[in-house]
Amino acid sequence: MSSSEDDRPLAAMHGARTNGTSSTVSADTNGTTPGPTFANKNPKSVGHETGGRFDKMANKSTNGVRPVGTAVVPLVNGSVGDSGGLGRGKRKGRQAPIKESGSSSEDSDAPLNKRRRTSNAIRKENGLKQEESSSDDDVPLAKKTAAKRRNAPSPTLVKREKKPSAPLRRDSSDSDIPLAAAKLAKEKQRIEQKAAKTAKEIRAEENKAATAAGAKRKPAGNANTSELAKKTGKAPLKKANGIKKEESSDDDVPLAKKRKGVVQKPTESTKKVAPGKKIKEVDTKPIAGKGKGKAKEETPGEADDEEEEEYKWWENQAETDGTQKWTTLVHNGVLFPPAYEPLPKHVKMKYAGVEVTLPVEAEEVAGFFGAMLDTQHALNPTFAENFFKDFQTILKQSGGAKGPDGKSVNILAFQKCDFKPMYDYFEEKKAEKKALGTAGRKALKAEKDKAEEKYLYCYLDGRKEKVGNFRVEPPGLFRGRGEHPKTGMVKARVQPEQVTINIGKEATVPAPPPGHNWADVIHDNTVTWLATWKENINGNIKYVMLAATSSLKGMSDFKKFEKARELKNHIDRIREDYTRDLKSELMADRQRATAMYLIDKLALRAGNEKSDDEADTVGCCSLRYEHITLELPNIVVFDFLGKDSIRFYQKTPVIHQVFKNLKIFKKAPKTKGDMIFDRLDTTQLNKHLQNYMQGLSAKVFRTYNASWTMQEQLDEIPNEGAVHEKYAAYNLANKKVAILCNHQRTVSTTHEIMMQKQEEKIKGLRYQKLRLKRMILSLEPARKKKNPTFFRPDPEIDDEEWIRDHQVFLIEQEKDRITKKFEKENEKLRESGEKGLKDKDLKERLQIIKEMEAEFKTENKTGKIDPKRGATIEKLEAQVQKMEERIKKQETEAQVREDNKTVALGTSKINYIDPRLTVMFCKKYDVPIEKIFAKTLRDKFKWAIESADEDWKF
DNA sequence: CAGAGTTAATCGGTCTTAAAAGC
DNA sequence: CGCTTTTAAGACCGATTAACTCT
Repeated sequence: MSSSEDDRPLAAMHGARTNGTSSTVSADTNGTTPGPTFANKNPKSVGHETGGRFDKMANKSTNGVRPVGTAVVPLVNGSVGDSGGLGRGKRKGRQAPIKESGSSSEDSDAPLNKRRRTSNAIRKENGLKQEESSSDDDVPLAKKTAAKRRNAPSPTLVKREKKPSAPLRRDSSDSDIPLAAAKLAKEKQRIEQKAAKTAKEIRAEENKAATAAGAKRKPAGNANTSELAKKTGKAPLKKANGIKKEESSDDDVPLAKKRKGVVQKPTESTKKVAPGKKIKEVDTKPIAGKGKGKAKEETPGEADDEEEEEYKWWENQAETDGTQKWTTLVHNGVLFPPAYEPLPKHVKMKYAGVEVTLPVEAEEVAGFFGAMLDTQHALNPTFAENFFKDFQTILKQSGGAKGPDGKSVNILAFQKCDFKPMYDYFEEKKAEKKALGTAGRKALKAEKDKAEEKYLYCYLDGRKEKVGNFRVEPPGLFRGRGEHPKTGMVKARVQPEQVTINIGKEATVPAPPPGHNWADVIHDNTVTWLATWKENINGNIKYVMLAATSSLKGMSDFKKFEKARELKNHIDRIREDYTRDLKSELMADRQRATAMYLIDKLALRAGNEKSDDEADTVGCCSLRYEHITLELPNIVVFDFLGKDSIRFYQKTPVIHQVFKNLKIFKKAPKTKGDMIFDRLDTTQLNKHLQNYMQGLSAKVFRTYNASWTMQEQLDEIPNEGAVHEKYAAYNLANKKVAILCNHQRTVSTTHEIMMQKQEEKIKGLRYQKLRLKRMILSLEPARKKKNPTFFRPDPEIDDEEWIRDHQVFLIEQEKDRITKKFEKENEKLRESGEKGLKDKDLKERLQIIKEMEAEFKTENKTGKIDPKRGATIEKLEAQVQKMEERIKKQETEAQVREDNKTVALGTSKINYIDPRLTVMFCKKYDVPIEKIFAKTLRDKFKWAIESADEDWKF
């Protein structure tokens, strides 16, 4: 039973099922139908008939809907409501009162109230089989409504959910466990062995070092780790490791010492600044400077750090309970953007055609807009409006604009503002910088690097770790994506007074900029951030955290994938359960089951509620009436805007029961604006998922299905051929995953032009080929009879007119080339003090054009071209062959470019595909990892690169 | 629900690559 | 003519920060 097929994501399973004609539910659930797997989802197999993702892609650009990214284009055209099918309008339905009165107790809560009634109405109208009495049915609902307000699950509800799943859990998944468990055990063993080995090595090294240094030592980090390991009493081997490691050190009392240090040292904690293995430094350099201190002072010692550093957490995994993230944390705070530099006096915006002088504060804001004149944002009315409102406010607060005569000017109309002078100035600046040349720019960069140096790294448990975004976000105009109601508002400059620093007690608190204070300094080791502030637009909290290469992020990434892998052990049961619950009499359960089906099959996001002052985007639970259309017999058309306002458009067959359910969920009185899943939200859904597996939530399905699909795709790649072929195959697999996750990118503005250019180029090659053939004909005219088709132009260029045009183009091009070359030579000559060439020389050179023209003329008349001397039929044929190859190459390149124009491979590579799959692929197929993982990814996924081998399985 | 983390597209710059120029 | 060097388009990369999930 536990064949690998059962592990297929629904993507595959349901595809197989639904392709079968009248699949019954029972047939569905057994999931053994092998059938084509991914292909069922693949646009190529499904798309043309059912309008799979292919259609989505195709549709996108032709639809008048902004393909991806910002919604500016449609906005510019003035019509916000282009989105007929998109359901992008505000959900009026949400607010719309519903006439029938519900029970009074719920009246206060409009949406819930509405939901409830809707569902009741639906139930009545559908005559949903009610094994439960209607009153019974109502009870949980009432409770739920109340419970929801209190944010606590109703006992009834919990019971209901649990009962069925418990027994099922037992029998359904049993079959899978032994195998999987065995695999896991094996895996664990391998890892542990490795860990043990490394531990040994480390110990050996340490001993050596210890003897050499002769004294105390112990990275605080290790001590810490082991301590935690002890606490949780985890895997014996690991524990052993920890203990061993610590042995030498623990009695050295690093912890106690440290603690003492912490307590006693509010002042110069420098000794503790670099705890851990930097004993050498600690010993040799008494690290004096606190403020300027640590990071810098350490640089000299870096060389040996570097080798020694490298904390391979994945080889030394102490299970922590996860709440404590560090014991010591040392860092230098955040880097603020440079203060605003006022524009030179002569650069002024104009109002109604007249230059006005702005107070600096307002000038800065005006400049924000001025700098964006050539972006799409500037054309977005919402953006402009929001900007202008804020601009006016700031202007008012700062004293207002003054005309050339010194009198106040009231800035009242956006239309009368002209930011062009500012724009021009910025462009000028850019050009200046460009003109600096490589050397100058290098110097500039060195300067910048120096300023950043001390923020680049921090010390977490004594280990040097890279900090991610240590720069405080600079002020500017908020670039909300999609139809964000607040886009264009002024994002204020963040003052130190708003920034809270989180740092180890033992560390020196970084000094705030002179004359300023921090909002607060805290020592919270249950979080990973180093600094935080609240952003003024949406009130969101921003954090400075460690880089993706850090151990903290690495470990959590690792855990994420392990969690997804664990889902393998539960997925069968989960699918069985929800397939069964699709028919539940309880509306809430039925909705939940349906949602789970969609999340599993289509990789939808959970879909939390959003407020009205955000862009109107949805995920699964927040789908509304207008986002789904049903087409008999079982096709569902999804059309909605997801995260980042990326359109999700898909026509897909679903199993009968899901189709039926969706129909019910859409039934009157529901209408545009109403929630499809009115009895479900993400919290409930996730709570339900927790019952199956600790830590299971909706998003895990995305990771699981993405990685699972990747594994499946990679398995199909034959291990043969050149590296570039295998690489291409990998990318194809990657692409399937990207499509599954609906990862898109905007078609670059130049795409169409590029495609046309390339097409023209290919035609040019075809023409060249034709000419070669004509040369052959000139050498041996008799061939034409033997093989007439061979000498005909390719159909793409079988067009007299085009050929004529092309000939003209070629002549022009040649003229151009000759002239340019002439000028260049001339310049060179003059530069070296010689006299330039004369026009006469140019004319001479252009003689060749005449010949070309003549050649084309006879060619057009006779269809023959005199081959160059020395040409033979064999040589020409070889050249034809070569030309064919070039054409082929260009064509496939064009195809790939066209196919990938809207697909973004990066996101899935970075976030969804277990990197160990890629590592496995590279090892097994002998593809250099560098081809697939760029530098930053190699760093980020170091744990995977060093721990997965060629047999690794997701 | 605020808070903490993860996921996402995009932007601006750099590096690659393939064709043209030079030898 | 065939090889190497130069050049420019455009692919690719990393940084950035918005937008999401989930507790």
